[in-house]
Amino acid sequence: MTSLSDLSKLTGYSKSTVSRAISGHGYVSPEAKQKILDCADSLDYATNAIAQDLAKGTNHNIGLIVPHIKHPFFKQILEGVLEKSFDSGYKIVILPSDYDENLELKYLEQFRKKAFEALIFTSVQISEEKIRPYQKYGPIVLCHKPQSSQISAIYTQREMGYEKAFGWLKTQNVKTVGFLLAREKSPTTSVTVRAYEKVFGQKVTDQQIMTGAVSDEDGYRLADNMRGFDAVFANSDNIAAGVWQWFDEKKIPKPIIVGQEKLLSGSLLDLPTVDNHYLQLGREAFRLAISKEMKQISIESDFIVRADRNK
Amino acid sequence: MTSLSDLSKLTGYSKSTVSRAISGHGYVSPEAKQKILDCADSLDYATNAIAQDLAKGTNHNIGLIVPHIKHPFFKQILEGVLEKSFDSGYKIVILPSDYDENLELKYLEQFRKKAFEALIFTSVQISEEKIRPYQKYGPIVLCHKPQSSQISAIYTQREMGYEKAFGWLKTQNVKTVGFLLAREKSPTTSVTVRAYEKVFGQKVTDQQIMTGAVSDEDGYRLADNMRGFDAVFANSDNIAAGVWQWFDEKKIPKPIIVGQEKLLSGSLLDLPTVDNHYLQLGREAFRLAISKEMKQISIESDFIVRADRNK
DNA sequence: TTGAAAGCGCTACCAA
DNA sequence: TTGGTAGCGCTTTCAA
Repeated sequence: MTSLSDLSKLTGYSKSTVSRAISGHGYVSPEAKQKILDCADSLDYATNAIAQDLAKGTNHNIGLIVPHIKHPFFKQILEGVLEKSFDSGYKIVILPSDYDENLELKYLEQFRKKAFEALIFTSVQISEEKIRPYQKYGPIVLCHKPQSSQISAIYTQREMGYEKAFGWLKTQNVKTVGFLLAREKSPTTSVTVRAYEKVFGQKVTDQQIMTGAVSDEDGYRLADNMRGFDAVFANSDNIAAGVWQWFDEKKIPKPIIVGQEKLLSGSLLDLPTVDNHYLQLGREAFRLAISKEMKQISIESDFIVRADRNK
Repeated sequence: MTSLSDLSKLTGYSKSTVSRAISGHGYVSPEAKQKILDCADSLDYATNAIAQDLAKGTNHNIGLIVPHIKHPFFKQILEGVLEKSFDSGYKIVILPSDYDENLELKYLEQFRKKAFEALIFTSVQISEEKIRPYQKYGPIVLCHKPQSSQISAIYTQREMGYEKAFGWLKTQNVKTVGFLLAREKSPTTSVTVRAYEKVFGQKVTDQQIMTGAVSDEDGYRLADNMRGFDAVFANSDNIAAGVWQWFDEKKIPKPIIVGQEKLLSGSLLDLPTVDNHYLQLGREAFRLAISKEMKQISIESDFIVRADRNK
């Protein structure tokens, strides 16, 4: 490995001159530049990115914490983030958390150690209070509605979309709804439950909710528990499609199945869906991460009515 | 920002002792350790990851070059890579290339500058000869079959799967096949064409091939051009589903539509599909990237027969 | 059990 | 137009 000081010794110029010649910052006489660059070429010299980072005090890395990338929520955010990071000079580092508090904490610690310039949490397991102290080390962006106003966030305001969906279900004579959600305690779960209770005027019971639903296989696996409900409200179109498949296979009359994210699977089956605009969310998340301002932005969900013609 | 030398001055111990106390490498007396750690705590000290990387000469970053993440090929590889990177101490940096030679070259240059310890190309636009010289800077892994045996690669041997698919189409009395592919010149395109020509015993004409197909929308958009063919061979189940949707909407009798990747969309429509095992490919790619050995591994595709019952 | 000192490789200010 | 020098912050060897 040739280093800058090797070049300095070999060409006879000082390290500063060599540095200027190589980086192009500051003045160097044409002859000097020529000699230095020639020498650099012949030795296959390349500046060391890590050393540059150290000298500059930063590495332009942005950490993106995702539990996994199986759910469209995370895939779409990732897609949005990458799209905006493109050509920005920032690198996106994927940090899988598996919803594990300790891992999240580990990443926060790495953040503190300057491993990342900014951190985007697509999902948070640990409490906001534990995150707040890390804000002094750089921008932290959450992807759900925070409790505090003192932390950047971009999130989808899902209340309206969900209420529209439940309202529509009521017009379809639906009396009972089963839910397929990812986790028992999560922002998604509470928003869903709240919207349902508001629209239907009744409490959600434990029997109505099944958790552990992330992919279509989960929908298929859990579909059995959705028998007897007039409608199923699933955490994504793919999960909804899994449910659909199960009922279809068993030749059992299907409930109305509502999905989310306006995915291909839902469109193929003409399932009604809630579009939470997560792609856009990802784009904004990146913007927030590289801006120094603390800001909270919300996006509205849309409900898309569709009728399952294959029912 | 407190630094190690701050701690050294404040505690009165040398930088080396402080370093040992903080890192836990090497001996430090209990009292010294106590004092140093206390002082570190009270000053909110954290080691600087970048400086550590410099001193160690590496950063444990693995660059994953992807054109985009819209196609299941890349999504699945990414998923496999992340799965294996989990808890490995390596960080996955996503490098979007948009199939752009210059971007690929830019990433190779960053690799040379030690920005990454290893590089995985999920897709390559530039020639192998241009990549080869960079191998001296660390492991480079390709995700398709390379020309040279002197470069690590993990790829799916798709010939057999494709030939089975075309063979099956023949048994279905298919005479003409239309293709929906991503790019005109690509490994995928040539393998597909070769398998078709072998099985059907005739040359593929330009009219048979449509390129620019990546997502289901593309399938839908390009479906018009697939009229008149007995069968359509698409680059993924999602694209196949897009085609299906178009025909379904227009109420035009559907050709046999073959997809790839064994995705939910194909399963919902009971479309036959070729499974190229890209998740597994991603896992292996990570393994190769962190191993120092040069190796080429191949995986076999499977063809999954299904009949479109909604036809 | 501790510390001095020499790196790691580059940047940037300031003086000449 | 160039160079000296002082960082950036940590690791590691070797001697004491």
